[in-house]
Amino acid sequence: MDSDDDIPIASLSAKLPPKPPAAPQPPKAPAVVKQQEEKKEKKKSTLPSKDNMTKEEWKAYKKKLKAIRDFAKHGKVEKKKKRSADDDFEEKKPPRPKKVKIETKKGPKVAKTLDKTQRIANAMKAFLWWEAPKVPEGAQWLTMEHGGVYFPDKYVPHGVKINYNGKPVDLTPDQEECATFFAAVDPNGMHLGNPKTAKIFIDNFFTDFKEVLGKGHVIKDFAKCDFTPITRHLDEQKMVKKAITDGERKANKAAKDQVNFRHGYAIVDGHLEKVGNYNMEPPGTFRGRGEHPKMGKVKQRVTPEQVYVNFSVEAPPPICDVPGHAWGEVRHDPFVQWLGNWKENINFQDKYMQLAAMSSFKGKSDRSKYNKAARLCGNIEKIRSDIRKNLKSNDKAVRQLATAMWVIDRLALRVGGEKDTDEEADTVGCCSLRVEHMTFNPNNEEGSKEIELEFLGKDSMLFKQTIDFGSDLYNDNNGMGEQVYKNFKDFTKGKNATTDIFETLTPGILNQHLSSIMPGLSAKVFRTYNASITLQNELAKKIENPAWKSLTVSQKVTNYNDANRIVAILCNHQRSVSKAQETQLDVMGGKLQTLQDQKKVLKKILKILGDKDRPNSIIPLKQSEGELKAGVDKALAEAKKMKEEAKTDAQKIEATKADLKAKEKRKDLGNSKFSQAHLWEKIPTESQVASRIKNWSDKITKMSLDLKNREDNKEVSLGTSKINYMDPRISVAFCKENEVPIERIFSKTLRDKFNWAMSVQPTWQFNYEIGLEN
DNA sequence: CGCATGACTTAGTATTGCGCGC
DNA sequence: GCGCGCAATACTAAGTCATGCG
Repeated sequence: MDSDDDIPIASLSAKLPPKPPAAPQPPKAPAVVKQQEEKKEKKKSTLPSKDNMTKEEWKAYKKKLKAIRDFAKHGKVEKKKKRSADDDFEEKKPPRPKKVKIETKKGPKVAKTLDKTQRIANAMKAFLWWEAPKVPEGAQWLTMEHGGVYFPDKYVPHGVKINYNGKPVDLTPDQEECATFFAAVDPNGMHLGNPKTAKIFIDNFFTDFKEVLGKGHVIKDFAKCDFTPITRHLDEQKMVKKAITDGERKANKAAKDQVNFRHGYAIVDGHLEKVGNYNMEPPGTFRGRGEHPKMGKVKQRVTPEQVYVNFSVEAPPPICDVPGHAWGEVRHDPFVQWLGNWKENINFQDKYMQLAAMSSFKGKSDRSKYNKAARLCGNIEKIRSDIRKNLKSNDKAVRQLATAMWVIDRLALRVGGEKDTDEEADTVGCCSLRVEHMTFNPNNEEGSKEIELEFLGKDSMLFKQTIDFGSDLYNDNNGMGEQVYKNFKDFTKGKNATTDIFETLTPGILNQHLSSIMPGLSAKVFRTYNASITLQNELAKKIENPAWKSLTVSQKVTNYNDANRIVAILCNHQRSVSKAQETQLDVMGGKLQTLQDQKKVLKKILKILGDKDRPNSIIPLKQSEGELKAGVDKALAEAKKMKEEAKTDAQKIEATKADLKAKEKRKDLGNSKFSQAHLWEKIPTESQVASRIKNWSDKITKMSLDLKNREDNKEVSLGTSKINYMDPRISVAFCKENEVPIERIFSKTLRDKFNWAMSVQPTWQFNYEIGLEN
């Protein structure tokens, strides 16, 4: 390709981003790291090619590919004229009407001019993949074209030195970059803020840092290193960034848009699709969760040579825009979804560049995930009776299998594969549960059938629940809770604390058994099924309430969120409470108290007014805030002026600091205002006071309700179940049935992600029949 | 035939930017 | 119209699971 004009994808970008010209394509990888070579050798053998296949296999493979291409040429897709990006976006083609007249009740209205991003979004919306013909079995695409990975800019040294033993140390750019990685880590964050993880983090970082420093470097002891000069510099840069002018902000946005036009979209089978992650992960420190043994290790910069790109043979290859570099390898594999792939240097795992959640690839698999879960509706009784039977089996392996299935079904645990604790954090799921994770009879009660389950699950999230296996919840409808309890007693008897409870069981065995009951069934489907069916049942309960019809939209949304919360708790979806949120809650609590105190004062005032014997002069009046207000206004104006006039970084920093100070003052003023908001400047009348008391009562009710809601919600994350577990069609049907705008439930991204679910009927139900679709 | 691996889903946290109250 | 606080989005780590290889 000599010019952009040959490349449809490039037509999305008027001009290339400010990057030097591209390296010639297609390339042959120059020097590659050892590990990369190894991978390549391996990959080659798995890549379909004449060399690694028998004649028959190669023929079969070619036939398959030909079938796919034939489908592309003669299938229904091609009956209409093939649409390309050019049709929609080439500016030189028929000029797109910039302004659209829309008839409204109020008369003709001129709609806003659509920008390029919006026009592209509209074009993508026009393609309904769920109504388009299906791609041949197994293939993900017929043709695919995209812009490849976008790499972060080369490191620019800032020249700030770290101190060693109190003295500044000269560093090479590489060394300085590495030091800057560490300086950028929040000292109070989840890694350095915890003494236990801080040690792991620092040890790992310093080992890698010493490697970068080289042998015989003066820096030998981490304790003598002082990274604060760089930290300060980074903080200052943040302040400089804050003092940005509107013009600069606009320019930054434009540059970002350019990159997005070039890398943010792919053309799959003639349709525009959004790319999920086109930005290469920048280098830095590895932020493993929990007590990950590798946290703090330096994550290296990835070069284009380490990246494989995947696109169709006939498409123009993506341009690698890092000067002097080229893609490691080019592939044309229509059986996978990924656009790019590379290996990271911490755990040597593969990372992928893929399409976004709203794409057809993701939509299709998402829909079939929910349909599979729906099919479980018709099989769940069969499965549960299978569990019931096997819980009492004489064969221990069978009994363990059934017990594990019970746990996965009823407690919504993950399957839990084996993990190497030298390489990863020690987290568990069902199959990897150990004796130490169970405490029998935690409350020391006679005849108790309680077990406390306490362990770290995915992302080192704490699962801590006391399960009463003797309760109705687990025994009604033949729930078998007591039998499960007996089995656990048996499986743990005489075992060491660190041994597996299910020693005969692996995820492989479990999943094999599940798929023999229902094709495609695996452990994770239970989480999807239980989340969806729980949402549906909880919503049905809410609607049964006789007062339901009279509720406002907001109240209905609150009810939906309550149902959502039950699902989130079932799946143990948590979030950490940040310090800012914690203080926010404290502040709210304080405000509530103030309001209550003020109400008391108001009542006293009312009494005084009604009491002829007491002089009205003892009624407290509002103090003037004029002086304070003037001070705040002056400080704000000065900071603004400084910001406007700032030329150098130092001045910008000063301006930002002044601005922060002024805002602090304003906050004080606000607090002062709040503290006497209940008072008047003159002696009030009785009716004035009475109405203000009512007003304050309302405020107090509202605020305490709000506070309670926040407290209930602060550690539960509703988003994860909404995004991954609850069938969106349940929510869409709920909204339609109850006249709740879908925007109140799903954000824009979620509406896009679940575009395939938006057209269901209000009466839609999550059940077995639905699952048969696909 | 078991286990490593490739590909894809699920997850919490960090950062961004927008709607709402002043 | 302005700025704050939160919701939405961006990011990337950490799972699951089928497969295919030795």
